[in-house]
Order: sequence, then C-alpha cells, then structure tokens
Amino acid sequence: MSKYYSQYAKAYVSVDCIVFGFDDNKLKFLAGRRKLQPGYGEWALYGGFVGTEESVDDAASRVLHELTGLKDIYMKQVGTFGELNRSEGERVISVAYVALINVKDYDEKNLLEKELHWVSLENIPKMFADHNEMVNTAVRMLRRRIITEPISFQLLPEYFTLTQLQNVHEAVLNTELDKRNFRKKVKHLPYIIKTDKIDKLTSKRGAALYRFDDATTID
Amino acid sequence: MSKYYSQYAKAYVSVDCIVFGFDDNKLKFLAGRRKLQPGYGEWALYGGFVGTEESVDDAASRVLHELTGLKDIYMKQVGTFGELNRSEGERVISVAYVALINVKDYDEKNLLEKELHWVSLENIPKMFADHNEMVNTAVRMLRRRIITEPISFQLLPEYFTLTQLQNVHEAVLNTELDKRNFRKKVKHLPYIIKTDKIDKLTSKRGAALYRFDDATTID
DNA sequence: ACAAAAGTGTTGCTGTTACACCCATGC
DNA sequence: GCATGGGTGTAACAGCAACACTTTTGT
Repeated sequence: MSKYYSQYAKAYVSVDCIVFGFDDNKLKFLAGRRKLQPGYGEWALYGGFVGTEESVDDAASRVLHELTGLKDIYMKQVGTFGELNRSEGERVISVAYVALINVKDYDEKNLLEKELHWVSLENIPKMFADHNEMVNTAVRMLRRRIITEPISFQLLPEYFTLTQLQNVHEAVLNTELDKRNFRKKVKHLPYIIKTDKIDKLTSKRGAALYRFDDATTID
Repeated sequence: MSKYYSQYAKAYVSVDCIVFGFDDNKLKFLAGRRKLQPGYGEWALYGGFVGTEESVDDAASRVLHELTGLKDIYMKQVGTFGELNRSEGERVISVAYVALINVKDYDEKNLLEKELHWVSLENIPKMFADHNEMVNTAVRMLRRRIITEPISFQLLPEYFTLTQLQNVHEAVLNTELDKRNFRKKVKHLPYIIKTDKIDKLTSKRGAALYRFDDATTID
C-alpha cells in the first residue's frame, strides 16, 4: 500500500445517529449521556467511529444495530459536520444519520443498559458539541421527506390505523390535519393498503388496519 | 492536547466540488484531468484535502476559490462518500459540494492553467472513483432545489431576461416549459424583479432585464 | 344512554396546464 | 418586408382546503 497523500493530515471520522420514534403521539429521538471524554456525562446522540474495514454507511448501520438491536431499518445521511471546535482535543469529523424505527420493536432493555432516553422534540436538552444542530437538521429533513416520500409508516408497526398514521404526520409536521382530507389523500396512495384486519384496542367501534406495500414503491 | 480517541484509526478527509454553469443553453460542470496518484490522468472533479486549521465547509470554500477565483458563491453539501474502495492506497473520505456560478464570471484562463473543461451533462465521461455518483447526486439535488428554492439566477449574470431564466430551468430539469406559464409563475415570485434595463443583444426587439432581489428571500 | 373514536362527501378556491397570435426591430 | 425573438390571456382541469354529522360498540 503506497501512501500517496502522506503530506496531509488525517482526522477521526465518526457517525452520529438520530433515531426517531413515535410514542405517546409525539415524535421522539434517542439520546443518552456521553460515556467518553470529551463531554463525559453531557446529553448526546449515540455514535461511533468509522472502522478501517467498513464504509461510512456501513459504520452507521453497525452503530444503529448496536443502538437498537434492529437491522435493515430506514436510514439516510443527514450531513457532515466538520467544524474545528466541535470536539476538543482531536479533530473529529462526524457524519450524521437519521433513522426511523417503530418504538415497539425497540427493546426497552437497551434504554437501561445504555442509559438512553426517548427525548421529545419539545424538550430537547442542550447537547454535546453540535448535536443539537444535527437534530435540527434531521427534523427539517424529515419534515420535507414525509410529504414527498413514503416513509411515515416506518415509525409505525406493520399494521396500523389511519388515525395512527395521521398522528405520525401531525407529530412530525407539528400541525393539525383534517381527518377527511387526510384519509382522502391516503386512499390515492398506492403503497398504503387496507387489510381486513381490525384493531379493537384503541376504540370501541374498531378501526381498519392498513399496511405498507413495498412492491408499489418502485418508481 | 489530549488524545481521547487514540485507539481509533484516522482517515484523510477531502472535499470535491461539482461546479455547475450554464452555457450554450446547456447545464455544464467543471472537470479536469487528475494530477495526483491514484487515478492520475483520469477525468475527475476538482477537490482538495481538508486542512488541520479549517472546517470542512471552509475547505470547500477555499477549494472553490482556487478553482473559480470567485468568493461567496452558492454552495451546498451534497453528501459524504466513504466507501472503502473509493481510492486505492489510503483511506480517503470525501465530502461533495455543489456550487452554482455564472460562467461569465469565470476566468477562462483557469481552464487552461488547470486543464479544466466545462462538461455537458449529456456527455459525462467515466470519472475517477465515485465522482460520477457525486455528479449524479448533485444533479438530482439541483433538480429538486430549483423548483423549491430561489437558486436558478445563481447560474446567470446579475441582469437576465426571462427567456434566459427559462432556458436555465429547462436545461436543469431537462424538459421543455411553456413560455406563458413560466412567465406567469415568475411574475408571482417576489424575488425576481423587473428592471427598466433592456437587453438588445439577443433579440432585435429587445428584452426586459430582470434581477434577483436578496431582500425578499428572507422567509 | 352515553362516551369515544371511526368513518364518510360536497363545495369553493387555487394553482396548473394547454394552447396561438401580435409586437417591435434589425437587417 | 421578413425573419427573429419578445410578449401576452383564457378556459378546462386537478388538487387542496374548509366544513359536520352518522356509525359502532364497550361501559
């Protein structure tokens, strides 16, 4: 292996994950107390360093798996944060990733073991370094995407009611939506499929359960 | 300076620039022949390494200035490319940036000195490493942005005709647009201002010149 | 019986598309 | 006078927003 670039400086490259979940009709994300210096004990996103034998995207997948126990979850690059002062001591450049999960799939044991919390968007604490900025960018990205791309169901279980789906949209967009208009729009979406299952838990009358259809998303 | 993370590996971090210009009614970008190993002589985007005393965004600004001689040009992060095999020899992670310039502001001397070319989107050569992917991502981003954000004028001189503006949109979106509908829409945009100047160069009758108004973009 | 959530249509408005001709000027 | 690009309006249409009541059933 020749060293073509040896006259330049290297930097640590890390990934930080904004994992969104939908719970209690609120959009929340996972954050914990930092276990490393610098910033030990501060609120922070869960992250990790990019290893020598993995791509940056693979590192994000790995870290997301460590964090959630889940595989193949929705994940997108948010952006790269490379200010000089973002981490004292050593130069660290961080690539932020957003992920969407169904909180029911998340093993609560992880919260205790890793001392993580679901943080509601209304109560975001001051976080380590530029992590607040990462979260803000991720939220903006999610808001843009949820109206143009089929991703909202990623925050729900396999089978969901239209009311739940609407609640997700309302929580993400931080607005109220008209029930009839919302349902009308959903009817035209090819990838939201009505099933013959009925949910009897959340209402006395019972609500039809829908599911997402992967097959119709190839466009 | 303590070394908190010393057990992890570092990587070279570079920036690569996709500089778009509009010329001959076509959308083009700057590319040249690579001057470094690996990949010497291959078609490549212009790039550079992130220095120890600059942020990643600052590095992109600096590289864009080297490349174009221009300051304060429109610039956005496209994404970070961190596959293992993207550059042989050493691990290099690259952050791609897109920039928009008015080709008339570009000093043609640079083309010769740096052996650069304006490459039309229709004739993109096979490029070094993942640079083709970077360009594709940048084009997709530009197409999305041009319909939602006031950026098209960045590709034009300070004063421009509506026909020129329409040509920019057509070149970026790779579609034909209806002249009357286009002009109707532009009339409603608060940041495109009609001036009393008239362009007599491109038509016998003369066309009204418009300009972009920064003040009305604060929303 | 009543509380609680599910479900359902219509109307007006707004923005988008499709479409064809006259205007001013340089040559 | 004619070729060249500049400039303009209208009608159909689609998508979006506003709006209130009935249904089902567990308690």
